[in-house]
Amino acid sequence: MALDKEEMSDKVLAIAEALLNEGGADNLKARTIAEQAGISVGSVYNLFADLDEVHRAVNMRLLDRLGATGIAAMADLERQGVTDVRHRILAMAAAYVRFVEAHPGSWPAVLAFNRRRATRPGPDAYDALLDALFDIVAGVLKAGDFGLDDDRRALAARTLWSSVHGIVTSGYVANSNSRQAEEIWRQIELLVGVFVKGLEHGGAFAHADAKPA
Amino acid sequence: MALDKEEMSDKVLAIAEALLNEGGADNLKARTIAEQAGISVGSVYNLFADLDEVHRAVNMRLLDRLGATGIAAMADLERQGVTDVRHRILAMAAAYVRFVEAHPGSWPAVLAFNRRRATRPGPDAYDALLDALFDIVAGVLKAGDFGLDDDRRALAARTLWSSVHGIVTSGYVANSNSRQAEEIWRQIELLVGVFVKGLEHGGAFAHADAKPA
DNA sequence: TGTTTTCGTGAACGTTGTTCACAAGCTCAA
DNA sequence: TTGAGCTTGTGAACAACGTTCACGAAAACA
Repeated sequence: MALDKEEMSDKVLAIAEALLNEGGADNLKARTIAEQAGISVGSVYNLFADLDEVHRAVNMRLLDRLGATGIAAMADLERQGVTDVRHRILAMAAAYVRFVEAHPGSWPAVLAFNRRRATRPGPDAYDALLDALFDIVAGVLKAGDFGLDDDRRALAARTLWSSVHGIVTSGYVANSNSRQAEEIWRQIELLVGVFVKGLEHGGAFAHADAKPA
Repeated sequence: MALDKEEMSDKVLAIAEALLNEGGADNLKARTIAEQAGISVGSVYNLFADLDEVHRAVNMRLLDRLGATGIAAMADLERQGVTDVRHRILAMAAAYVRFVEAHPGSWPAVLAFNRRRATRPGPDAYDALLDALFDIVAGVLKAGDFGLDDDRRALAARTLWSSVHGIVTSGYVANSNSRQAEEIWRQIELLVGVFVKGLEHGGAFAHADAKPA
């Protein structure tokens, strides 16, 4: 009957994710977790060093899931024989938007957590997951031949990802909820359309100047 | 000798901004403010309803300052007779990057605060400041004639702003600090170059399909 | 069975945001 | 000047939080 140590950890993480989704990072409380998991506060600290580690573990799960949905979306297009780069990028972006919408509270928490982590230690499994996501986008860009070397293609992938990400997060601070989705998608369509057109016409090779001070 | 009520509020806000800049949102503590301002805890709550209001007020100041630097940057270009749209957008972006770098702790706090505010009440002075920023970008886009109607130009402005914003915030979660600035700027240059080229070639009018489910 | 190790427990500590009864100071009419 | 009414500063007090830890139970092993 009693749960395994790992099973209990999973249960705690599931509860933690639900709490984050409902009320954001402030809603992740040790006592609430303990109560809902049917264990004591001390036991939570037996499974995880502190709440930050719980939060980190939840984020890992989310990033994993995001990567999986991204790959699944690409596989779908593959099966349908869609090769158009614009379509494929839009599909990737759509997958990302859906994912964020499916995790209204916990995804913002991922970002906020990332920011706090900025001063902390070096690279770890966290960055590996993010890099995997970048690679997927880079793979899509590889399909459309824009005459980009590997470096520039990787740069373009990071730029595209960051831009979509910015659109989504900026969009969800606005007000009405029904308009948000439409506005976000219009921005993404504009961005991707302009991005592809720009790459086709060599916009990526614009000479560099006007650097910041 | 004694400070005015408004003077004391300013002092509190200055202290609060410094605290946010040093340690992020978690570092904004009522007792610390009180101690540094030379008043009691209760007096802080006499000036502001709660710490959220303090945080909000600090953010207002930051947004105001950001708007001012943006306008100043535009005025500089005007004086120098720079009319090239790409140059002007890059200058805007550079001003934004400089601003974020100048407020390493408090600017992330602005964003995190905005996110918490998502569920809260309706529009207020906050959104007005953000809209003003959008208008500046839209003004720049107006200069370069891309055959955009007002709606599309506003959309493009928001898209561009959100994208730059995403690049900057995504960039600063990475590791090394010296490389960050360079990476961010390379992404911005790519984005702006591709964006302008894309607009010139009508990428903004790509037909809409592949909408999200 | 005896011993050692592991593990769950919840009381306890320090810190946080926020409140509130009280006191000190200010304003202004008498 | 005096005193009543009001505003404003104060810090003790409260509840809730993250985290720790001594203790006892259970499990593992000899």
